[in-house]
Amino acid sequence: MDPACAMAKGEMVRKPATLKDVAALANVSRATAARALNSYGYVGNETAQKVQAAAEKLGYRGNRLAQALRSGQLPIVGCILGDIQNPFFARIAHDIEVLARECGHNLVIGSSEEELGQEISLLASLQSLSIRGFIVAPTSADNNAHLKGLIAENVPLVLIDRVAEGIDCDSVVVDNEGGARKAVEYLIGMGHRRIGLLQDDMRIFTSRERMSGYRAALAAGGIAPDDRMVSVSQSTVEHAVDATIRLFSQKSPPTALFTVDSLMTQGALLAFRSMGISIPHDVSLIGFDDFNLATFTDPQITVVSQPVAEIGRAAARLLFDRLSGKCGKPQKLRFETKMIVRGSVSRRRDA
Amino acid sequence: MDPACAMAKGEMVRKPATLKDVAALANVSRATAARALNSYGYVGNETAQKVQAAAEKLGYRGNRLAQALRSGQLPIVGCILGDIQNPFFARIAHDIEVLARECGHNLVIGSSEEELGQEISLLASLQSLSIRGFIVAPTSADNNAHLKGLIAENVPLVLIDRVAEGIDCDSVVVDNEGGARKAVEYLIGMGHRRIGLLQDDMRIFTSRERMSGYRAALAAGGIAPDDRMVSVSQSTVEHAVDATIRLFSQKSPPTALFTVDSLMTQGALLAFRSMGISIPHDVSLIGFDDFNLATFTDPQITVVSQPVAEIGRAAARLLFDRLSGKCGKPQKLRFETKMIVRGSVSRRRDA
DNA sequence: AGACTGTGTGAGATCGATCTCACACATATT
DNA sequence: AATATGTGTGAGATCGATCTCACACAGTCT
Repeated sequence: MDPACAMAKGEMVRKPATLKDVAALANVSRATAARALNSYGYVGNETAQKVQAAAEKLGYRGNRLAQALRSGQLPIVGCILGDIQNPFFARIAHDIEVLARECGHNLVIGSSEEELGQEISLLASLQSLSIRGFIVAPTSADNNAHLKGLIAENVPLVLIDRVAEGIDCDSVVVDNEGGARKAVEYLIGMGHRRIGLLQDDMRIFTSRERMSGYRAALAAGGIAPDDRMVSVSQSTVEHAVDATIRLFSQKSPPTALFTVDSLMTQGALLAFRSMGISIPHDVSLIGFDDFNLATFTDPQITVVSQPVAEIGRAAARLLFDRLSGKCGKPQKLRFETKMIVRGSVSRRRDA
Repeated sequence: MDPACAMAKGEMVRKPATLKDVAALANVSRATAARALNSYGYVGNETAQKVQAAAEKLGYRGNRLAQALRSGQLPIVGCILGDIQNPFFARIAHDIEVLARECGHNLVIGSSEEELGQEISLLASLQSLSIRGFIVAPTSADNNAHLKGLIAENVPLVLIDRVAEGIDCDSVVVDNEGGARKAVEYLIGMGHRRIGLLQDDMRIFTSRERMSGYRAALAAGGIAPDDRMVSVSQSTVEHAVDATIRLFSQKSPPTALFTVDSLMTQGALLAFRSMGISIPHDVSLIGFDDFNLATFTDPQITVVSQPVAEIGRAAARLLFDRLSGKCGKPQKLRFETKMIVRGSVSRRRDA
């Protein structure tokens, strides 16, 4: 087919020049050409220049595939995140890409869409590319044989946003439990006792930790946990809308809501509007993860913010440290969160 | 270094099994093993099973690098966009990734950050990986020797969101000029005559087209273009804030503003708030490209929406059609835009 | 019996870059 | 003069998978 195409158009498919071509043009052997271009070993001055000129003329760029086959590694790092459409991950992906480029690497991005199966197959597919290392936000906190396999083969791995049980490697996370606890304690301090939680799938590490912060704060406040106050949803605006509506259609709905990520916070906002629930008058709202939108609404949304700008860079730096041969114990970074009080929480008197 | 690490920990670095290993375990030659695993040519029944078993046992996964070196192509497609953090591109990247995966390919993402130099070096670096094809949103409408080079080497290329002069290849864009014209005509119809334009760098194709739609509408409305009504900014929220402030700090500022993308629209919103300008009372606003936020504000923002969900998929489909050998003239898809009237534009009486 | 066809297998070349080794020639050292 | 050292170069092996070719043996046909 393809050749047929080319023939039909009468086109010459110009193949990229190889080292052999360069060597031939410069009248030297491949070995000498390689020496001249990579400047190692002994090469005569004139010879080197001849080779350079020939390479220039042919527009020679080394075939990284062939280089990689010998060296065993492609200058690519892989990155598997939950969903690039989540601004949190988009930011991280962007930062990783920038740092990778600085280190002369390209970035392959895969989206697990929070499906373990997808994460596994993506990883396998990238591994067969002899990719040098990975940054992964694992879908599941405990189902992680595939990650263990990576470690066993000594492939550098950095976990990001989430860690996985029994996986001993570099990681970058935030203090999810502490952040969630601060948020819920704040709500309790404002007089709320029926505090809703809009959370993600419990397989996900952050979801677990944030849930446990929520529970801890309730316990500290002397409030009994109540399953009717908890709604689970996938992390998309649409699903969060539904989950919020379910939560607030009960006979005695929460007076405050804590949402575990920014897409859910947005979903809750939309749901509240469609239900005619006003913030902070009828319901108080506080979300984990800050987002652009948070300051556009009226009132602005109070959030627990994460140092997004640092997470991706930190993970990338850890990865490239390993790639450049750094040994030593896995580093486990944990960033602090910060509560940003805006206007979406009000004091409750009647409770 | 690396071996030192391994030795220090006393670890065996288990190398992935090769075909040779499999062949040895199965007591056959590499050729036979290859035949058994890829099912071509003649292979005896027992032999095939022996090989399968051996492969299974060793956890053999072919080295795609080696395969690619022979075949000349890696099952990877590249994608160079302006900025993954722009939700428009994030959505596109996501859709391309999904389709690529369906087609058994991985996706390398690069961000040009709207720098021509970065686009060029990224492309070169990906090309040396023998990547099979590219989807690019070119930074510049006319500076495109690097894209010509791609075409000359017969590397499949699909332009997305933007086309480039003199580049004859598949492309997917929207009707920027028409969309912009509709928006501005709508403003004119609502009685506005001092209509501001907050636009991106003129190197960028969409910026040119939207600008020309803006001009066309003004002309049709009998309004003389006025440079003081136009402000240029990079496509980030922060830059757009500044540009908006400049535009509206004049003695006789616009009564309406048309912004050429969603990040700029958000920037304008922030700027208006900080300046105490109320929408739509003081100023009317209409933006190109819909965004989540648009329905969260009060009033909601009127926009010209693009069929984002289709653009990425369409581009990916074009690319994979080419990769599977489809010949024929380049297809140039152009999607229609749709104006979504919400509440950010008001009728102006005193004009 | 001799010439075929069909089936199954292995040896070796290939893709492109790199690296080890051997060799050649110069100059310097004893 | 004989040996060492330094400089420059090419032949060939290597990475791993694939593919062409040659060969071997079965069975079939004249």
